[in-house]
Amino acid sequence: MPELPEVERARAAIESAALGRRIDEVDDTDTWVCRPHAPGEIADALRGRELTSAHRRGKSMWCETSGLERSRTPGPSLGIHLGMSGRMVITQPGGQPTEGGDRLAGPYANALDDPRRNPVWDRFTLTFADGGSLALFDKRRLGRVRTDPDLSHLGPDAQRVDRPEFVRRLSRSAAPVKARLLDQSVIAGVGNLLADETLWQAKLSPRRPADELTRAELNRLYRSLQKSTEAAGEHGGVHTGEIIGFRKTGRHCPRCGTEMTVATVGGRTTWWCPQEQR
DNA sequence: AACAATGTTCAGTC
DNA sequence: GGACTGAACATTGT
Repeated sequence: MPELPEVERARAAIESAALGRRIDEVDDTDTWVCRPHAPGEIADALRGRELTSAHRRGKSMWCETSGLERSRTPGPSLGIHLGMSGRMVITQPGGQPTEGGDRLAGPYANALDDPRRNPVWDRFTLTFADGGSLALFDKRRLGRVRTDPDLSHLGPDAQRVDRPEFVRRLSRSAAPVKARLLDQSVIAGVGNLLADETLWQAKLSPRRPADELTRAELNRLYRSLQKSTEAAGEHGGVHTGEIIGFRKTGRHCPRCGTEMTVATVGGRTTWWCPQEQR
């Protein structure tokens, strides 16, 4: 589920509901999600501190932490990646649900509302001194939590990169344009659904070699990326994109009526309109 | 039961 | 080094 817009919502939820609360207990016993940490390592590093800020670059988040007691020296940063199915679940003192939170479109906009929510899917939990908590809720366990994450391999954030930089980086290789959009070291934050939505909006074939795109096409792609990312953020997730519901056999392009094509591009299942996307 | 899945990473190959 | 494929990761949903 999470691509840039969902991760930004999760970051904003942490910022508005989890900062400044003292960390009492930490459940870091899922050694897969917390690799390469040993159980208790993250707990020992964070106990007694507070989250002081929440940041995001692409799909990666990290929080800065306070020093212990009166110490000026800050603690380690806490890196959180939602993987393919992760959500943030933040509760208030006494375990009350957080209003707003990482609210998404769909029946269970707040993960806490999901009647099938099972505590075993909380893969990492901070318990605050006030009785509330912050948890990584992740059925598939592809999310990841660690301290002081290395983000040096990430390109600039897709929503903050300026047009000249975007054009320069994207067109630097002959790989299919969709593969370039998905490459987190080129631009960070675009996932499979957002890439298909963006290419459809820009009327570009996902297979086009990136270095053969004209200046006008690259500009169009940049505008489409900004537009679809912003729309997904406002509407509650990338699955609210205009073309996302048409990722099925037998569906037709809502603009021109041509049957949608499916193939693997850039290693991912890709749907596009063969008529309009050239 | 088989297969695909919104993400990342690594090994192997050309 | 770059690009591509396939697999792996762990689990759920169809």
